[in-house]
Amino acid sequence: MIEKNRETVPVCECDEIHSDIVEHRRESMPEESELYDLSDFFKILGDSTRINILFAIDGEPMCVCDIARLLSMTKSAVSHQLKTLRQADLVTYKKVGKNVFYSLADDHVRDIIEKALEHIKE
Amino acid sequence: MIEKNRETVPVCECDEIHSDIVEHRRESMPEESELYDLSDFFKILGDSTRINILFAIDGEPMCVCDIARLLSMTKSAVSHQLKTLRQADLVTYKKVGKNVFYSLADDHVRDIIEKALEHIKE
DNA sequence: CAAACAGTTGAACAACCGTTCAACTGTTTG
DNA sequence: CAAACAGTTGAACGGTTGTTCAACTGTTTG
Repeated sequence: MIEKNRETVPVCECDEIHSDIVEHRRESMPEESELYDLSDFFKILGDSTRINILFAIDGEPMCVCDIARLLSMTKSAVSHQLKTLRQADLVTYKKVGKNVFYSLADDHVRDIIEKALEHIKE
Repeated sequence: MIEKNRETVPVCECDEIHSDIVEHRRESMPEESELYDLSDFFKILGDSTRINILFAIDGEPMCVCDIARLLSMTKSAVSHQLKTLRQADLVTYKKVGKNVFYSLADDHVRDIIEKALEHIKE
């Protein structure tokens, strides 16, 4: 999920032809940590199982067992992905007896997914 | 980039406890192909190099050599990622002599990235 | 035309990641 | 309390993917 080897810095072997543009751009680039947070966030959404889960629990909370049944997956696989979504604060959960009901953490994610859907449909 | 083994359908071994909810949810789920397109789209953005490139060429077009220098990478690595971005229609390019200048394909992507940035900053 | 340079490409390698499997925790219920 | 069941977890396997390397194309220029 999270990229490693972020410290490796290979060197471009080519001549710098537009050094003014490069330096100007370098100043207006976002913080490195911000870029990693951003790509880490998209990485979470970049898996069809997790997107599927997010749609499943959108609106109505669902327990792990039902999600697994809905998506034709094992409880284990679903639980692993829910852990990832939990750690990214994209879902919350509530324990009710033997069951654990998951729901979307907030509306922010729904907005982003909706915008992306618009983009795809062009 | 694109997930394979999409035909494998493992079976949930647990008892279905809320079959009414599951069936109701199943009807309101998006098309399978739509979900794959969506996760494929996010997968493209889920890499720090590619996000970096998109920020680099945002506003002002840049040639491969300058991008490589800006991001401290080899031309080859950058070119490979630009190919991915090109295939996803996220960037366009214009050849000028020996150089190839890349720019963002449209404003849609910028919007999505901006919304995601808001979400991360909470 | 030959040298130089920007960029692309395919193969190969290593790292990453999602699923499976088996074992486990914790709650409910007979 | 023991059986049954929902859910979690860690290890392991296999597929995926980003970077490197070397070879290549195509354009410019002396």
